[in-house]
Amino acid sequence: MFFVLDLTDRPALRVAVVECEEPATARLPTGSAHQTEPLDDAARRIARDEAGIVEQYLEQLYTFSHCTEEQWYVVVSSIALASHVMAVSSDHPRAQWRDVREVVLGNAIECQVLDYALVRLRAKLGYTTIAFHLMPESFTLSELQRAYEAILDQSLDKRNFRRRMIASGILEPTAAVRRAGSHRPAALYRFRAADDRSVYLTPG
Amino acid sequence: MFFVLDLTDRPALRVAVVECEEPATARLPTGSAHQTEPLDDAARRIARDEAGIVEQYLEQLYTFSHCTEEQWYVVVSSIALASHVMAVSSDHPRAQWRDVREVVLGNAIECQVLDYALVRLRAKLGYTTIAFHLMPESFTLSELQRAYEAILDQSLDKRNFRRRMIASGILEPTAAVRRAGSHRPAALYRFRAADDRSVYLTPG
DNA sequence: TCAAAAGTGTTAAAGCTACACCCATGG
DNA sequence: CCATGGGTGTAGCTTTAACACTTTTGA
Repeated sequence: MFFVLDLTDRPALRVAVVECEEPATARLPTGSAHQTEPLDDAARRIARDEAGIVEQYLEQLYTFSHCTEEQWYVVVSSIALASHVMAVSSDHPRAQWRDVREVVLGNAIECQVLDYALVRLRAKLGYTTIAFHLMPESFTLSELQRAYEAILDQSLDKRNFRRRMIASGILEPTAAVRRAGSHRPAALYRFRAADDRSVYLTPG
Repeated sequence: MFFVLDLTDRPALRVAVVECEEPATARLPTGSAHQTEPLDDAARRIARDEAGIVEQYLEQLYTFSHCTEEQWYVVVSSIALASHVMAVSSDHPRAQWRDVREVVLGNAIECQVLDYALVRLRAKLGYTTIAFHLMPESFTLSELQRAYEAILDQSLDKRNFRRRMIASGILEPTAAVRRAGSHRPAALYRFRAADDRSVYLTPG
């Protein structure tokens, strides 16, 4: 089991779901690992085939066991993160993007996975650089702030946010600016990938 | 896969290992889940049978996949925590307790599991109440501080430590004191279990 | 010239770190 | 009476939270 988060310009945290016909509920995209395939390769492959995202950030979430009449499964859940532009640039055969605040999942384990993923993602915003994996190559500080606000579902103080980001030293100023409407252009920044601290509290 | 941490009076963080005969290395206790058995039931059962600990704190750690010639495995690792007194009170048929700073594991994945478990346990000391699962029913503040110091492998300031613990509100004073030698008796505290925040960042 | 988003400092409160002495007891 | 571990307060520093106005641009 596995699912995906994404961030658009009118910012909302979106999750890739497969719509079910009858009850108006959704399921998370899933797939099976092949024999001999490492689990994270499987997760990457499923992310690509089900949701059309490539080169994304991937993090294992939790492992459940689950029993039906016929069989006993081990279900390994992961988070994948991608920026909007990367996700929509490729085909995504089955999955559709839904605002995470509106999606209704039909299955109890999947609800748990989604809730837990949000808890973890929100927590990691505070002490890692994980948010950058939701951003495009370059971005303005306002865009970054809107990303944080969409994930946390709360608004942040502009001055404090900018001060913290600059102070953290993970932003690299770009020469370029973005002109977007009849107002002052915004400075563009890049993520200093060498300083990535997303993987704190992950083995390897 | 699965392993155990424990805290003795001459405080050291100890881990249950199975000694190997020939190369002087150790392995973590392991076992297989039965078909239809939930994963955390399996972990609890293995903790009991291999290391002799019961009623312990259990937390899932990470899931690996692993390939031998014959077969492809999914390996789910967990942490179990127990206080010294609980662990030694029952029989522990196979496993032996080794200081975590001295143990040498023969297997690469197991080294990863141990390292990651330490990272996670140390991190969780800071923002959860997880340490209490390593303590006996009642304990003095000095004992609790020695537990923290053994886990973090660094010494802490006595006054600051006591202030933080008291301020956090998770300690309940006991009427009793502990007399232990020719010095002032120490106040005994109990863990206010209703305020347990160990499970932050765990689903369920 | 107006609307719209970018950008910029200060102050007060809380929390953290470092640090040294007196207290109660048993032998 | 002495050795041992238990118990206590403060001052400086850092971090965080709250708060409003000026700048630059395109239409």
